[in-house]
Amino acid sequence: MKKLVLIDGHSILNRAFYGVPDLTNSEGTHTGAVYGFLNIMFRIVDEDKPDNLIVTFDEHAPTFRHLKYSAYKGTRKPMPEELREQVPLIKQMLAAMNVKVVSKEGLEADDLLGTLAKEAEKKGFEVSLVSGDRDLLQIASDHIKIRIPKTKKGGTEIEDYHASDVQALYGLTPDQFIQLKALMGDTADNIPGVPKVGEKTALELMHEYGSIDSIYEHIEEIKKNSIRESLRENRELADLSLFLATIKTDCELDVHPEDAPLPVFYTEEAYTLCRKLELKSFYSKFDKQKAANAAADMEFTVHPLSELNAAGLSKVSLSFYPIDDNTFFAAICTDKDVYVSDGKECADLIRILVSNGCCIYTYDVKKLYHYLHDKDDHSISSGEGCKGFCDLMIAEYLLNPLKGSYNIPDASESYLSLLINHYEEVFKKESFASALSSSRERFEAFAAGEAAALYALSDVLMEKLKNEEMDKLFFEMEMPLSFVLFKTEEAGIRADRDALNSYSAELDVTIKQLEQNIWAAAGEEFNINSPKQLGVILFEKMGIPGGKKTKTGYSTAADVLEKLAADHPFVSDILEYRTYTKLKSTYADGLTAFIKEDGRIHTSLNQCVTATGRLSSTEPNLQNIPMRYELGRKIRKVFTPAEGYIFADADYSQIELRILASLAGDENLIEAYRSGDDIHRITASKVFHVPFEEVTDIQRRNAKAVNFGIVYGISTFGLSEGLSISRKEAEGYIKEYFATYPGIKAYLDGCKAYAKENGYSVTMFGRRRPIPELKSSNFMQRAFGERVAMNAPIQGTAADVIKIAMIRVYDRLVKEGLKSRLILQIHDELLIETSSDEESKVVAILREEMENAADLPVKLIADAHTGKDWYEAK
DNA sequence: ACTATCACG
DNA sequence: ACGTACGTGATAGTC
Repeated sequence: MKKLVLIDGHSILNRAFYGVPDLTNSEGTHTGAVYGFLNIMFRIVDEDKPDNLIVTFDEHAPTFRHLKYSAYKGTRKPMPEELREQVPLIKQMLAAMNVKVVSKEGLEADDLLGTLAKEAEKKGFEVSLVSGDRDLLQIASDHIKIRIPKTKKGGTEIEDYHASDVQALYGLTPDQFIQLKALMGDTADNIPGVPKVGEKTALELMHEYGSIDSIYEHIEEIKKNSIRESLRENRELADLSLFLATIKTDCELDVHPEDAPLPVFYTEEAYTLCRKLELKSFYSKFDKQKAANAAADMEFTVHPLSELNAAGLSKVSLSFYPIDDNTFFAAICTDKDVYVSDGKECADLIRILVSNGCCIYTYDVKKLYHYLHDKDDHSISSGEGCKGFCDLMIAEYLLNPLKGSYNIPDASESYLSLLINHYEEVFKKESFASALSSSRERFEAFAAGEAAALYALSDVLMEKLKNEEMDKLFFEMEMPLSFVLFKTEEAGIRADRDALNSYSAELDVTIKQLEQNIWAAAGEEFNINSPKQLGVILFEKMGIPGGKKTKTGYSTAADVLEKLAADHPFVSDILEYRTYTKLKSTYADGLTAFIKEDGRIHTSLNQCVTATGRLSSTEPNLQNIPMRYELGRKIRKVFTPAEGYIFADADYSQIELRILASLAGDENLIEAYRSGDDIHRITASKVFHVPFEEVTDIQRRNAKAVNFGIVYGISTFGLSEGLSISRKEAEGYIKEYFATYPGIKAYLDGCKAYAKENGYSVTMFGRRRPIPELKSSNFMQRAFGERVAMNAPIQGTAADVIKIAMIRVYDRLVKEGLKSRLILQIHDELLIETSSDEESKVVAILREEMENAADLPVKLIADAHTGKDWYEAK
């Protein structure tokens, strides 16, 4: 079966324009949309491997369909200039790549696509129609698949629709889909629709009656007066809309699917244009040979490490590759020369370089620390900390915290336009150790290439940090922190294996009982952990009303089940079962697997993961150990300090709200905090206009929820959901809140405006978070961007503050010669394994350093506790 | 590899 | 009208 890919040129270019951050080449030509377009096209071609390929463009001449109803003014926005200038560029590019481009004067893109798709289908093609426009869904059939790319945070996702998918999603056939659109209208497409009928009504009507004709045959049955009368009065408008909404599939064309075989994209001409536009990530596609040789172009020479003279070096770069638990292979680059080595001599040399004051640019320095510091060696760890190291992975993270994962070849490509191989491209899945012994020369060349890339990257990234005013953040916060995190990871936390096992066994007894109860109530044995099976049991077999909620089927999430539990008591057994199995699998059994020979769990505290600047914890995650409910909270009893030690734990009181009050400079909220009274109660008193003493528990709870909501980037819907109140009530609360604290409103508006203006938000310490969603044409995305713009400065500043506190607490412990050590950070909380004789000192250090980490109009408060285990200390 | 769920701040 | 609270990670089930 032959395959045809049809691309809706304008629509995809448009998608790409709004989905890709604004790129320009050095001449100032905007290229983001071209880049995004090509990315989507390459991806589709890779996936579908078509035999034929056509891209369509419409000429934007007035069309017959639109002329017929020209009185109805369209609301299609004018094309932004930045996009307009890219239309000829993409056409040039496609021409250079020998892609068949079709356009016809006076024809809408939809009609062009519809005609080509149907013609191809008749001729036996499988058709993929790529467009951003959901209107095309009416063309979907068994052999015509509509592919809609969606730009998301992680990249591009493509939604695919055959006729059956349209049916599944809307409950309508593609033909009924046209009628739906005709009823509801579409201002962007000049389709008037029937007044008073919106999407919701139109969908109801179509589901009930199946077609517009049938609706009119049964018009008496329509209950709502206004809708019925509007339909009656606008029969002609409905017919016209149907005509306008229907995509034509019988246009006369002089191009046919079989005339457009898939070309070879990579021509000399295309490469030249790509260079001109500086579409760097496509260079390799256009010149693979060049990519392979790019590293060689750097013209470095490789020497054994013994030839390196460490004296007088002020700067080197270093790439390293763990071989086993204690050793690593390294390449050290000094401008044009690279020195390679494995074994201990390398660690020794690094120490010499550091003590000489040489700056070492490396990538993921925390990992390197783990290899530099064996148990008996503290030569770099004391006091001086990371002074000699600069971590380019962290630099990259600060410049773009949304990336999620970082590696040298990608950095090299993004910041140097230098293409070097990824390890996997050269050695597949072979381990470092094995690759080094089996193909030493190639391994050395690879390592040297990365070291050389790091050397070149150092200048570029450091300059960018300075330009973006994050150099201070980098040198004074993140770099010292990376060493503290290493020490914290290395310390680990002691966990009692036996206690964990007996806890697991205890849970298991209850789990078995609940399982029996649930199976008995259901009348059969099934896997309670499977949302799919559970949904069928609850909502089909037992006939409990609950309905659909997720795209895959019924939702069985806790909030849904809780509502059912009142009428169906056994549902609470399911909830309890979930609680117990979660505790057993994730915590009791899950944590046991991470206890090392020293009896301790060594989590990874990741510094380059979150969008806001917080840390994250993995393998295992020790930042989500149960706390809120007693049953789970008991797990904390298994975390115990070593002999002669206790735990000291301190957490900030409402740090985010205090930071918000401070950043906003809202006198009322600041004053509320200065009074020292319960902040939620004060807020309730002011918002609900009742005397402080008369605030009810419910009022206080509601005010607390509003305070939380504000920090999350308030929305009426979110608040109403959170409090189970109407949207109107929620709106009222927010209004009163902003009237009470006008400075907060002004500040949050300012956050949004700043982020829209600059494309990113910023914390008190200069940390940035890009918010590309603010440019989205999608309402939901944009609204999300606005909430992020309000939340990121607050959450991010709180993250900054505790990072400062961690560094200072660590330094105090070292400088005062204490044995106690930092072992965990949980966003607003620090845990210290405290030598019993140092208890009062450590508690004082925690309080002082945490409370003084930032000087704000609202004083920061840290509450400290001690105990014989984590349960008691918290 | 993806989805649903649920643990934390 | 649109359909959501912000930020994470681990597990089990499903495809």
